[in-house]
Amino acid sequence: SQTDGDLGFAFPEWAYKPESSPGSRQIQLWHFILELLRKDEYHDVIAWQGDYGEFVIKDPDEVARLWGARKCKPQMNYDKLSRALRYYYNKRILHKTKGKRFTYKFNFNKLVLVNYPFIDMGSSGVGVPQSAPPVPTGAVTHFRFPPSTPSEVLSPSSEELRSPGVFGGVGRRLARGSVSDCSDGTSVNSEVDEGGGGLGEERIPERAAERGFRGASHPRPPHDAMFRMYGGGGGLAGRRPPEVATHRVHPEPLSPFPVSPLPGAGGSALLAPPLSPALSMTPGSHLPYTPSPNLSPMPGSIFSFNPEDMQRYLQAHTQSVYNYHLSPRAFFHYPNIVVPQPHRPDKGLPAAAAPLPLPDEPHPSPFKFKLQPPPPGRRQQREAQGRQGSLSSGSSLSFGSELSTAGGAGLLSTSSSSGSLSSAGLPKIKVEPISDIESEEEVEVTDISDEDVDEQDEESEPLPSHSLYRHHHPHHHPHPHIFRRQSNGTVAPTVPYDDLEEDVFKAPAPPSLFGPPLPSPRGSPVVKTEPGTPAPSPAQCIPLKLRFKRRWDQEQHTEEEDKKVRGGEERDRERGEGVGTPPHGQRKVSSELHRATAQLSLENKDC
DNA sequence: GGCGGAATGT
DNA sequence: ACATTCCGCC
Repeated sequence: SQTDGDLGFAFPEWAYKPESSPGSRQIQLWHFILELLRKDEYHDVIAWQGDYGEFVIKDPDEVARLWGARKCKPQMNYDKLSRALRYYYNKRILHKTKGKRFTYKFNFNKLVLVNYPFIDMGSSGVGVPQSAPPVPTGAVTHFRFPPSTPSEVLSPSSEELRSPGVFGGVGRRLARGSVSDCSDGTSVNSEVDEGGGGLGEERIPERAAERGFRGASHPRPPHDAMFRMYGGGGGLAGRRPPEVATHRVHPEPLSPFPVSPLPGAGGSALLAPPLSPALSMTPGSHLPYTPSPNLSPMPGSIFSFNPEDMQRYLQAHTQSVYNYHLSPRAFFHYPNIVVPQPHRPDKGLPAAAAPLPLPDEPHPSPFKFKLQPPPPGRRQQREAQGRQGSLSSGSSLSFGSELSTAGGAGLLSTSSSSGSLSSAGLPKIKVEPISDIESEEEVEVTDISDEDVDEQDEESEPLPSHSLYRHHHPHHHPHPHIFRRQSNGTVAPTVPYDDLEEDVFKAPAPPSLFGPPLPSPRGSPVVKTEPGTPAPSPAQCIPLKLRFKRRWDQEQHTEEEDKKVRGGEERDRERGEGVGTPPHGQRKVSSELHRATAQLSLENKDC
């Protein structure tokens, strides 16, 4: 079954399934929805509407039918489909837009980076349709983590782009998605639309044709459909059937996919055929590829990459959030974070330029990230358990779920020691887990350059994934500076996660406007500036804080362990130990992340 | 229409 | 895990 389509594509399947185990590779509903949304043929069936990932199912029955066809469930109907959609609520993949019939909203913040890791950070984002989720540049033909920067992507000389090796012709054959033949013949039309030139096209057509969309008489070749999506004008316009082109020359304003907000993608003919991760291009089970030296997925979903990549990745994320107003929760103060500094083009994100110089790193020391998104915990269960007061207060720099799903705690190799980083003028970073919300764990990365950090370096023996993510942690550190950096340079306390959670589906406040610090509903902010530590003056450089979240597997997280962990933390706290002695079990992770994030901090170092 | 529990299926 | 199916409830 190793068709090109199968192994060709680069996205590891977990990229499609942020929340689930790397087992089931069946099409998922949200995926399918995205697929429909992407195609203008279905504009009358389902379409983006409203803001930020909001879409309306204009024809529930039809959508259900399509879904049923895809899944070979002829009995599918909207009632059932909607039940499936409702299951997404808990996973926070989707939300219902109240008051609007058949209207739901994607939490792209949850999905984009896993499904569209190649968000182009270069554009200003101006003029992007509101409901538009970030759109990949489309140039990347294989999976990389972290995502490439545009320059990398666009560079013809980019090694990755040429290595045909494992990916052989990826760009050309994603057409796979179509093979979900319901053998019983009951329902054909396996794929959404390009089921197969003329064969699968049928059924829908009569109805569709009546409404005047989708020319049944002009079935598009499968490839066309695939390449259409992000290609932006360039490639697809030409291939599009005349009448379709006529009618659909301009993608509807709210349909994000055909239009790339990116400068390059808009019309760049240089781009390789755009791919849609949303398509069913699920790779074969083995994923025997090795994209690049830096980024080689290894068996067991372990990827390695270097700090530069990480940095770019985060940069990208930041920018995407900024551009698309993705996550007020995760990026409360995003404009001040890793976003490129206009006045510092040189040092700043070489997104379009060369990769960061990285002074003391002859060769990037790869650190491994275990990419194995654990299943989400059951929110209800967790809530039932009570929240333990270790709620996160949210906002300091949080890279939120994206990282959690795609990244995870890192293990750094030792080629670059924290010592070297220090000598290079890099900030010292402290890493500690700080919270566990909604089955996510956050790891706080703190700039503690001014502190006395004792040697946290231990070997980087890989830890069992579960041991990496599981600690609860009272934010009771001697130096838990977690600030919200405001545009005016002042620092604001972080905001409780819960306050922001709601906003995930709302439009975030304008970046420049940071309201007054929100009070913590639960009385005690989890993170706060150290008592007695004067808040940095506005002019001062505020310690950079990064926060990584990691999902964990609730199943593996027994009460017992929980207690153990907490006990450890308790002890640690009581002893009043500081930076140098993270709780047992966290140490390694901390030191690793420490180094990993030190690089990330570079850019903000000289503020 | 929309919600979510429960049982069941893959 | 991720639906599908059924269903009582609002």
